[in-house]
Amino acid sequence: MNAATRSPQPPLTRSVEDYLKSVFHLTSQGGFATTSDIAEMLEVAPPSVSGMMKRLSETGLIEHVPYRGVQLTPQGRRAALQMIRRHRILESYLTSKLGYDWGDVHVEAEQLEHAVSEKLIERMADALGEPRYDPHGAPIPTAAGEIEEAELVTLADIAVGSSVVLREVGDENTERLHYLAEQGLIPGVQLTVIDRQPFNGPTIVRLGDGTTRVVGQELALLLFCRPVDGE
Amino acid sequence: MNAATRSPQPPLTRSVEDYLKSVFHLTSQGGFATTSDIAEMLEVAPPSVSGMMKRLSETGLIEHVPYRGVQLTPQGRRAALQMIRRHRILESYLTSKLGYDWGDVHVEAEQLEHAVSEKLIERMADALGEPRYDPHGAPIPTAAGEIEEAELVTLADIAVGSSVVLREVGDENTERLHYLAEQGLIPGVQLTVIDRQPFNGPTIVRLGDGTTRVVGQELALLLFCRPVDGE
DNA sequence: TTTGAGATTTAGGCTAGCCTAATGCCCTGT
DNA sequence: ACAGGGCATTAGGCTAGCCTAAATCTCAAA
Repeated sequence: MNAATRSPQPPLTRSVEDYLKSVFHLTSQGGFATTSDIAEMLEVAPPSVSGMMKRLSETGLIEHVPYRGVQLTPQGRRAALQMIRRHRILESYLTSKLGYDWGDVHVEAEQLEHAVSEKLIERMADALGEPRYDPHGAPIPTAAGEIEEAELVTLADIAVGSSVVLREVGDENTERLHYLAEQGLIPGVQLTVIDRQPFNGPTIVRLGDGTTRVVGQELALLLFCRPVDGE
Repeated sequence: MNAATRSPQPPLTRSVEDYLKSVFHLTSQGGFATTSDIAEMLEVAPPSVSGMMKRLSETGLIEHVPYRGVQLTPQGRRAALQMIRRHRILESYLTSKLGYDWGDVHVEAEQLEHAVSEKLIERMADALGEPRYDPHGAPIPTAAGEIEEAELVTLADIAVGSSVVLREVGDENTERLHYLAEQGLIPGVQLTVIDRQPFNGPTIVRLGDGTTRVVGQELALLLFCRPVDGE
């Protein structure tokens, strides 16, 4: 009997929870999460990642292919989704019930997600009416560990002339989020791409109210859209 | 320049926060907190406490008199009161806003108090209307670090025939708290001591509604009362 | 096919915080 | 006055998680 099949599991540490989340995000498009990508995301040195990957594969949370990278096992994925649910419910609660600005919730949720009980998260979810999306438009995994996989395209990829709905802002930076909110670029808003400058230049969009915005390439890559008609 | 005067302070660890809280509680009647009392309260071995006391006195949070015990410095007291404010605001919020039972809040708050920001605590306090007491009747320190020092007497010390108001339940045990709530023994209730059995036997009290309760010595020591007339 | 840049892993070391075992101090009771 | 019990401290060791430096692997380009 190896470590992966031993039971019951000890509770995960804060550090392990963070590694699992990183691997989840880095593998969301399929493939492997590399050591250096994880290191960069968590702001640790690459050897720290190698060491942790060793421990996590011994406990059966990830699959490690040496020199290639890692993927989550079903068990690791479950744990990661639980953390993401916690994070997004917390962000939603802080925004709806405690007057937090959507730019400030990420940092606070990042700390709280390691300390809250399942019970507390479910009470918050209940108080909010079981929200399906967080304040940035990201889907909230269910308590059962299912997450919506939507096909979203970044604003930078939308053809000139197309109309789309902004569904998700894939950013965590407080200042950028404040700026986007000022500009009215928040989930749910309808956009028409009326022009785009060449050489990865900015995209010019018209909002529902007829006003226009100039969105730089870097920001446009963080704005995920869906066709205006689809569900 | 020694460590105590160096600035700025690094953030306190979870462990340090717990030690400071313990010392605060153990010295609330004055005097020193002993190594073994702290060890028992935190469920660690006495040498772990000695080691931590060494570190904490180097950072100027406590005053350590070898073989005697420790006391908080003004700086340590400030940090301890901040943790107690966090804990009690959290307990109040969970009870008022998320439907927690007063027996269950302690465990949850114990985890959260290390993860919440000042900002979040103040938003919760604001949402609650700046409460002065937690669900168990314990006074909540102000954001400025002041705490009410009330002269309370345990029910076991109240003379037969006296009427008192139950002000605080000094317990954290879930089951005992559930039991007390069932019995109607919650802060604010008025009690008249109508009898007491000899040899540290139970106290018999009459509640406002005329019903009576038999309160064992052990529980009576946890029920803090004030005279019925005073503010 | 070989080579070398870049990524990864291994080696070795550090700190915080915990432990047990051994030692030292204090103080009371004889 | 001092012996001994009980508490506190020191000594020494462990793990998790981080680090830097050194060794190793991979793969693309020459």
